Amino acid sequence: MPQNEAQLEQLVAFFQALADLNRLKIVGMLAQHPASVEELVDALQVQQSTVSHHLAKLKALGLVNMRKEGQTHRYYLDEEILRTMAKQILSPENLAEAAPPFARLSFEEKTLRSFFGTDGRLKVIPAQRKKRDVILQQLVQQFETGQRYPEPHVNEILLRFHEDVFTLRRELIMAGLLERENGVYWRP
Amino acid sequence: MPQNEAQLEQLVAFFQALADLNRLKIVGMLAQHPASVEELVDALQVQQSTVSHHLAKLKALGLVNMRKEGQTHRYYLDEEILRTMAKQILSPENLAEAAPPFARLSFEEKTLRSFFGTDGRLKVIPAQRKKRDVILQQLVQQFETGQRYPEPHVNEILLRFHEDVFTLRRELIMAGLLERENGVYWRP
DNA sequence: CTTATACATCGACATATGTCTATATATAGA
DNA sequence: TCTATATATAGACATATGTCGATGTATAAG
Repeated sequence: MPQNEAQLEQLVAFFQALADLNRLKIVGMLAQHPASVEELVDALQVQQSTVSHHLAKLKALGLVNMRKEGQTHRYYLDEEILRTMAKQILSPENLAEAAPPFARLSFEEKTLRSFFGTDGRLKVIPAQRKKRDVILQQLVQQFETGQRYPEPHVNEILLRFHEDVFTLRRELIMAGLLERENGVYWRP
Repeated sequence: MPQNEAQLEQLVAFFQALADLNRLKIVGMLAQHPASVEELVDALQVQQSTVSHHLAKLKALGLVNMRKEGQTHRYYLDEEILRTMAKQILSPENLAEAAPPFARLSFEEKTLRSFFGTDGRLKVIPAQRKKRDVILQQLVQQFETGQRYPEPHVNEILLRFHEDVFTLRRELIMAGLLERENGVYWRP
């Protein structure tokens, strides 16, 4: 979780750095050849302080470097980082790995909490199919696969959760969570 | 110029879209498989309106698409665009092509740009003779050859560029760009 | 040693934007 | 028809940031 988070934030920082027209122009120009601040100022038509500001940001991310030549500072592009970052995007698989996981249990957990009381019993049988399925999925956990349950035993188990065992039994059958033959039930 | 400019701005829009942690997470999740808004909300721990807002931005850029399935809207990633954009970065050569050209500015242009403000007025009168000459050459364009200017008129014209009209007048005379006789000036 | 040049840094300001709450819209279900 | 659910949209607000002007700093030049 924190590992992937950090990786994503690095990518965000990279995108954020390139998400400006003038900075992108600077990168494009440095992709041609190294340049001094003044040369960039002349091409970009903005104040020198603005260019220095952008260069500082790019430099902080390691996207560009600088070497002093007398009074002029010559900036040059680190193409290696560019290519590395590009590969991150080139494969959506990488993005998928770093992304947070789908929280499938969220809906189930909320449904379970709202329909089961603190005593562990069902308050009501959900009318909506989606929620009813969640509850049924939970109830069927009480039955072990491979074991056969006579109807009275089934009723006894279900009665621990709700008085209307007839409805519960029927819904479990209709959902395919339990199967029945000659008054004997089992979990497929 | 407008061609490359547009291309760069498209890239900027792309970067800007990915320059947000939650949007990047969304893209990463959709890279796994399509998802509804609710699923994303559960995973991202932000308000539903926020997720919808992000999805709208990604959709506006064509990065994701949506199909309605009943009440739920299922969003899915357009991986083709991702790969296309990535290739733009993968080759710094492409960036270089779209970048503005290095301006081989003449000495005159640089001098003019540095001494004239955006309002078209002189910021200071250059002390160096070479630069001063460039500015004077520009100022004398305001006068037409063959026309005679009384001193008040000369002052009025020069005042549009700098408050020290006396110095400007004197320098123009000394440079031979204007001539004077009996309080009347003309451009030779 | 003084001035000029090339660049960096600071403070201010206007704009952009991510997030929230509240509300509207559309569809499914009772 | 009425309610519930899923999503979209509008408005508000705080924060982030690109840009500029002014100033600081280091090096070259005279």
